[in-house]
Amino acid sequence: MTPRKRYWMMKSEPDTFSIDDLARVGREPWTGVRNYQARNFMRDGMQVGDGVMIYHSNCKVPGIAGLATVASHAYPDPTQFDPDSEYFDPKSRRESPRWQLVDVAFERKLRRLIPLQEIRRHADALGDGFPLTARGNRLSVFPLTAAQWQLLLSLE
DNA sequence: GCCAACGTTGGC
DNA sequence: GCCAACGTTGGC
Repeated sequence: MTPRKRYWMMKSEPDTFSIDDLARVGREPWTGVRNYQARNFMRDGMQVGDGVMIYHSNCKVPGIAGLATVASHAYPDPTQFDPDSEYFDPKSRRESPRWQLVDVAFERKLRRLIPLQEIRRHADALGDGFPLTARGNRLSVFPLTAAQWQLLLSLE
């Protein structure tokens, strides 16, 4: 039995990798996640075909920029072993890799970016502790309920 | 560029 | 296992 489709938010700094970059390459290994909670979501929660919203962070107008799908199961992030990579992790061992990633496939850009400022207006409906509207918003990969997904998409 | 909030590290 | 110090994230 195929598991029911799940929904996720994945952040990226557009200066590093934007929705336009994803559109250009079509599919991308989501390298560089170095947070255990975010890793666990990718490793333990994601299934091929799940829906993903791509959020642009740390930029002029932060917000949701596009849609993607999970395109692989989790596997070790190769950049953790690459001394030339900014994501190199000297403490990770090849026998027991510390960091995992999934491939993400481009679906579409939103017709317009949905600014965080606008998302905040729906903080109540999105629920207490929704990572984008909670204080100290740092988590870069997190699940969305179907209701949250639909609400956010309805803002497009 | 500032700085609050957070996760991680490491000494004890 | 505590917790202070530190580095990073990310909105503004």
